[in-house]
Amino acid sequence: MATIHDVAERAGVSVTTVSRVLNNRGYISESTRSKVYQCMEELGYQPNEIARSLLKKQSNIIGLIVPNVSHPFFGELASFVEYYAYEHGFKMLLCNSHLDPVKEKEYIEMMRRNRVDGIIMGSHTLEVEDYRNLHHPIVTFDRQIDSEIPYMSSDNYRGGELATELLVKKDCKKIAHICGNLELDLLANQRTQAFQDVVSRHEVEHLIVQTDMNVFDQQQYERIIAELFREHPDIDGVFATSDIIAAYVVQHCYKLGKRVPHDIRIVGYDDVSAASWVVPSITTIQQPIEEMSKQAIELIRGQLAEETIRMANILPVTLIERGTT
Amino acid sequence: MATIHDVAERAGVSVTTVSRVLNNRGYISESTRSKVYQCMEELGYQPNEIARSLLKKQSNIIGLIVPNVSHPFFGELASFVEYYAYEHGFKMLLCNSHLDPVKEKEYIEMMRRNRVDGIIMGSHTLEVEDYRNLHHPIVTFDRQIDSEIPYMSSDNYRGGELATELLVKKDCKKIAHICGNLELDLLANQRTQAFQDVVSRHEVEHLIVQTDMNVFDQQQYERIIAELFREHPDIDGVFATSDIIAAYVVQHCYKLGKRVPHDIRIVGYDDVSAASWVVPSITTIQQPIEEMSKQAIELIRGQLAEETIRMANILPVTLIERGTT
DNA sequence: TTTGACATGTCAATCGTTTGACATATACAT
DNA sequence: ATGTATATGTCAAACGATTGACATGTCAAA
Repeated sequence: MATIHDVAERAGVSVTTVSRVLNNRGYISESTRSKVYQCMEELGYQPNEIARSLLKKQSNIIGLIVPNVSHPFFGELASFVEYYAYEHGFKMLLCNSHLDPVKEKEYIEMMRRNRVDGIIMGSHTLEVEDYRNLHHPIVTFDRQIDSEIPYMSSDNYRGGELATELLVKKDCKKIAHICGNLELDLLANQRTQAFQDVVSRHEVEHLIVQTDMNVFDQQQYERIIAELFREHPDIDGVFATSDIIAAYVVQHCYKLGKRVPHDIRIVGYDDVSAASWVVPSITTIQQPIEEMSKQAIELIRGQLAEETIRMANILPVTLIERGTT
Repeated sequence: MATIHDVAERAGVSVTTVSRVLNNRGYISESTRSKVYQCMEELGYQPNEIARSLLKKQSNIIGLIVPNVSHPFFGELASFVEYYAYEHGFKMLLCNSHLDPVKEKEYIEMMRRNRVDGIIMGSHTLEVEDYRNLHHPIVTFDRQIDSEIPYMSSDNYRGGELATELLVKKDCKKIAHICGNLELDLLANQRTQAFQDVVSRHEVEHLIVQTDMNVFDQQQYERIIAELFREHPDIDGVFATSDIIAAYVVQHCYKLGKRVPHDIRIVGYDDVSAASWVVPSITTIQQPIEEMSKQAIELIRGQLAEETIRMANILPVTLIERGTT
């Protein structure tokens, strides 16, 4: 591939001049400028960003680690993160940890080796210590590490409250809550806390089921849900911690001949686009995914500019009532 | 961040020795080796991949350009591409073109500036010429450019045939086909060709509706579908070119009080995971997304190794019968 | 005593670009 | 004639690593 030297030679000017054209510095006559551009065109020249990165000590890359982009929530997240990253001249390196601690650690090290400008962590299987020793601009999604690391989240407690209160208000007598793995130290666990608080306050019969560490494992969802209904056929309300799980519950109810929302009411979480196009459409707690993504990028930019940034970044959630309640 | 010099100094050895440890070259005693490793640990040293890339003239990055990762099909694709890329020591740079030719071109140039080892194109708004002048390892998804550029695809014609034949066999009298924008030169258009061939052969009443250039624009889907059923309330079969569109059709039928599959039968395409968890589950044509992703990486690797590779890579599709037929 | 394997060091070039310091030259205004 | 803005050139260092050539040891086997 052509280098700046080739361009200089072809244009009959010095490398410095080409560099000046490229970076708009110093005096350049219109005639040389256009001659240089023309030669670049002819050679198909593109400046080597690797060399630039080395010199400038910044790669303009932001790394995003999520459990899996094929999960709708993280797919939408990744899409917005990429969008806002690009708006600010960053590229996005994407990694799927599959919630495997080994992979997650390797990915973080890989990103440090590649000198990414910032890391956005949406997967959390590691210890607090591992994050502290990073010394790298970072933003965590949905996890609070300590007072040094900024995190981006939405109001999980309020979300759990809204969802549970809706089910209680709709007169559900026995409510199940399907949550993620509580061993992972996620802010999403506050949804479960809220659930417990609300059902206790109203003295409603309830139970809690955890999923395993595997993200988006369909068979697991089906197994857990089948078991839940086998043991508790009288459940008339479900608060699931994702729209996808909620959809599986809907499907299982359909198989059992339970009518939604007549016999059983279901609330999901996230408001991924799928929630609106399934039948019946899913009542859910909307997380402001776009705004969270945008602010995550801003938090990285703030760190790069060495500004003081807010550590706790919690956005409000909204209850979206649809067909399942 | 620590450099190889810092490590050398701390370990009391030369930079060359550290490099030898790092790259397992030449003679190194066990004692120095461990001392060097220990110093790296203490300094939190990670070798600068940017410097390495510059010297080795390869970045170990593969670029993936798709319309939008938030679309389930591309989300699953991206997930597998990343998985197999990582297995071979590559990182993945992800870009969402939103089917905007300007963005797509900018992304390609960005990737060339960053000297990615290969580009996987899943978005196609550009002209054949733009690809030819690339001089970069590349694989296209679902588009044949010329005899020089390898492409990865599945058997779209067969898929269209299977879908349409199923609807005909199930005795549909008036079948609608909702396809993507036919102005984009995609192999997916063969589905439409197959549709036309099959309905003509069986002399079944039919019609074809195109979507706009926007990927995954919910409102557009709803508008098109509503219009379709307003003008043709007697449709009793729909072959949609994606499972998501099929899901929207299901939803619309539900609103109209049409029973699926009793009054109308619907076939989707792709077999994204959503197809199996909506109610009713969607009959669809399965594309082997994982295998396609895996082979796309292999095609890039083949080009990097300067092997001769197959240009046409077409995998078989499978009809998955579910609840909508 | 010689030989050769092992262990490490020094030195310099290389990858492609940027940038500062400095030199030179033209053109035009004062 | 002098000064100043404009335009370009030369040169070298820097970014962080790799690598080949070559030197200089030590140590043990033949």
